[in-house]
Amino acid sequence: MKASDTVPALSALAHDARLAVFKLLVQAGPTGLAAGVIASCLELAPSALSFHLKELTHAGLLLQRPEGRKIHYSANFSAMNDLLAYLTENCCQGAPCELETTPGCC
Amino acid sequence: MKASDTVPALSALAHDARLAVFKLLVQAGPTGLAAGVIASCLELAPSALSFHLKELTHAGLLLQRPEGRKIHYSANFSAMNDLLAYLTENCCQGAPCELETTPGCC
DNA sequence: TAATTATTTCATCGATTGATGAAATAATGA
DNA sequence: TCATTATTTCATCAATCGATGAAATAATTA
Repeated sequence: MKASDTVPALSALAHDARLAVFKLLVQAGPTGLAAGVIASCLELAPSALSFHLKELTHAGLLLQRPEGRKIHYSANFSAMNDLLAYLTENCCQGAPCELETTPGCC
Repeated sequence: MKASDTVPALSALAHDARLAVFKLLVQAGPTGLAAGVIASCLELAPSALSFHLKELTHAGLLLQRPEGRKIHYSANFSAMNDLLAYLTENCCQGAPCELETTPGCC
């Protein structure tokens, strides 16, 4: 992820429904979930979910994979890593500081 | 940082000028910088900078400290850690996955 | 082919955001 | 006190965002 992609990514995450979608997919792992499953988990109207999935996908945070008549969405972990790295890049000019290493899931 | 504070924090960071301010302060470390210094570094109009500093501060991402007639702003590293942790929380249901540990600065 | 399921697209409308410049506030030094 | 410096507040206006529901598209099954 380039620096110029950071604002769109943050902007995409800066919304209740989209953050919920993204977290759900982060927790679901690389397999992802079909749009309909996400919609029923989060109780979102189809058109609303579609709108938010597009925002997240355009921001590079989600990957899309057709699966029969369904479409599976999954978190783009690589973009996520780049985003987190960008935010903490060169913090405190490299001196020891309060910004601890973020614990990953594994 | 509570989950409910995450969207405001992301929203605050999802803006070119504010992201630049925040990164500048992350790199400056705990001492922070006076508003005027930030304004001249980033070539922002005083009123614009003040607006953005308020947004970031209200979102809990910046700390404020009067220093004579100046006001020093610094990144709130604790809030930053909480934000990053929230985004990656319980990813892949705890299974090994692609979300690597974010490298900190130290 | 017809019906069903899954998802996206579209148009509308109200709400929020952000840039701008002028004025106000506050602290310091002459 | 007066002038200067530092920062915030305010009003205005344009642009963007997001919810909604209806209609369209596409794939599957009967």
